[in-house]
Amino acid sequence: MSEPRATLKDIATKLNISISTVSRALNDHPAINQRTKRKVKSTAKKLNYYPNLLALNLLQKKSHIIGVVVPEITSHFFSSVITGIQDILRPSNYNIIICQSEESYTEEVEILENLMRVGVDGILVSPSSSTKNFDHLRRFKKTGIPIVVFDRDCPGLEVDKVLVDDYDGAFQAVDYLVKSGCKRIAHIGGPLNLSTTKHRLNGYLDALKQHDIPIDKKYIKHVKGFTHEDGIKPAKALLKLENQPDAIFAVNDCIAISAMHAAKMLNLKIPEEISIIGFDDEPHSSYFTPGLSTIWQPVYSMGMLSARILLKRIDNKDEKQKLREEIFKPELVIRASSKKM
Amino acid sequence: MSEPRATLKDIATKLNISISTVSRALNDHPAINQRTKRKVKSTAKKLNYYPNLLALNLLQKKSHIIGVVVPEITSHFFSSVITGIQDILRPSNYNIIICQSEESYTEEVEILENLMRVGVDGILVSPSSSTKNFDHLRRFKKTGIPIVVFDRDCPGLEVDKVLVDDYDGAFQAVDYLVKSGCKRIAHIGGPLNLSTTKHRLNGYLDALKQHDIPIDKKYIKHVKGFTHEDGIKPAKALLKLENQPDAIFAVNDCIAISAMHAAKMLNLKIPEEISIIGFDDEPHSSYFTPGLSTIWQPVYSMGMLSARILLKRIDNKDEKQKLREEIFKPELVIRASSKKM
DNA sequence: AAGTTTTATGCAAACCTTTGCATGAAATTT
DNA sequence: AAATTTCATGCAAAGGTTTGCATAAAACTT
Repeated sequence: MSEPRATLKDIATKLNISISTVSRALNDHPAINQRTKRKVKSTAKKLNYYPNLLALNLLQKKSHIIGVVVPEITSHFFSSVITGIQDILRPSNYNIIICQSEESYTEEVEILENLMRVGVDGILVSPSSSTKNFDHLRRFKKTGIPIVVFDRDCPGLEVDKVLVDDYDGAFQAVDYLVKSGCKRIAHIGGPLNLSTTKHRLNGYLDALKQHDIPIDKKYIKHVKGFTHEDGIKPAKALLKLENQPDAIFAVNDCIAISAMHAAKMLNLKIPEEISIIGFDDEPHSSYFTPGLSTIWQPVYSMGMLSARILLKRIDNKDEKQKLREEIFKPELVIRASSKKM
Repeated sequence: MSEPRATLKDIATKLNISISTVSRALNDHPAINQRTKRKVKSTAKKLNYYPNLLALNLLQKKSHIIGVVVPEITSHFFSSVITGIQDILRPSNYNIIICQSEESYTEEVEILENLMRVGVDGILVSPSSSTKNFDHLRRFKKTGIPIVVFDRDCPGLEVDKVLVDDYDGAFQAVDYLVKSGCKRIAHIGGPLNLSTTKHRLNGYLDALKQHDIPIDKKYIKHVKGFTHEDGIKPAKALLKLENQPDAIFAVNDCIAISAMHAAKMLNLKIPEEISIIGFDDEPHSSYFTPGLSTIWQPVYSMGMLSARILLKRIDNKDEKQKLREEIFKPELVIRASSKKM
């Protein structure tokens, strides 16, 4: 029942013509007779012929495959970026291979080696939180295959970048908290070698400074991972401080939700006793009680732009073009988890 | 700076030996002299040589690529299944191409054509909610490339399947609701050509029947999509009925959350006035107030098993093996959104 | 009728790798 | 010293496709 795949040769043999004629007929080459074309096309259909991309790729030295390297796909953030990427790449006839580093540097190195072997035409990378050194990306870059880094920056690596102004987002959030009357604003940040985390922390610090609020180290905690569980402990620690904070700015929505949960367990009123603001604006976030105030970022657009930039690089591989660094602006979304101004 | 990729030929030329010797040396063929091997390997490293999988694939008539076709990846459900799949396939040196049908039948057809052209070694499929006809999968099957269907069944299609006992999950949920004293149990279901949706509806109906509770059609609503927005309207409609239901069993957590939201807006007490149970047990679900009762399913394991079955099929392609149909059992997780028994 | 253009098709190389078979040299046995 | 075995390497084919160049036949021009 399972017939092996038909090839050009099969069609050629059946019709008693040469392989090249068959190839040209299928590609609508002008030099081929209309009658021949019709014959070829109908037998191609009958034999269930599909061109073998493998062979074509080998010939063209192009795999038509793009590698996408992300820490994980289970978060709404990355799965949305990927959707944006796909929606651009698919119409251009590129397939994508998605690889999850699971926040591990060694995994990431292996993934890049694998992608080189596969012969991808380009890669889109958001590095893991344990990646401090970008030599594996430099090695990749040396082969001449274009790289676009998105969301999480790789400082010092000279490639195209599509980022978000995390500093600004954090600044907006904390500025709002101050203006709404919060005095003791805490921050739960992420792993410090992530550019996003670092910038959000800096935004937090600078917003406080701007309002002449002294920075108190005991109000700053860091999580190792980005799951709910990771957030509970630092949130509790903050809320049990002698001088309990009256606001928490969390590194993302997941952690903010943990903080809300912890606050509720301690019977604190949100936002009267404690304001909470997150980062990401996940679809769930507005459905919590109270609705989570957060920083929205244009996730899908980020995916699309990254993909577009990569495509351009691939198409104009030889031409030396200036490196691009696009930075999206995030927006503050105020819901019920933070006091009104 | 960007040197084109080194080939076996480059190494051979440099060392003044034949390509075959280089190939064998790199693959540690026993017939090759140790000194030669060392020389070859060191120059390979120096030239930054990576084997060209494209060429190898063409030779072996194997792409080492697996296609994964899902409705979308932004839901926690599918992204987790995919993670399970990847964790099995990656160590076996398979790369995966993930394709999103976005619940569209025509997209799905195109995806399958594309995957045939790519020459994948197998596919894992969960059909879209608008797919009623599986001829595109049958056409694919005819080429002899193995297919495994997961989560959403394709009735009548003779392939390996990895499913969840949705009927049982729904039955458990509704049985619990009845036993906890609910009298007017409503259901918000999904699109009816999805096997999962259909089975959940049947589980709901049978549980009611078993307890001699008459089925009331006005207590049954259906959503078209699976986002929060899709859930709000039917939830409100149910809650505004003259004879307001005292429980809602929703087709998944997302819709259940919408129902909770709607209930809160109407100032209903959960679970005193209305119990709510969802399906999926997403990580967020336990963090809502009240924590959402739901049906847990072994998502990650489902991905892993599907991948394992596919690998076996690929390895024993010729041997005729009986089709497998594995069915996972889901589990009821009671939290605070449903009355205690 | 001879020469020229147009039209349609085929040949063969190239892409990179693996591998069965052949070859030649060195080492061993008789 | 001749015959046999072992060891190391090379040749060439195969996998499916595209494409520049060559060729052959038909159609046209003079």
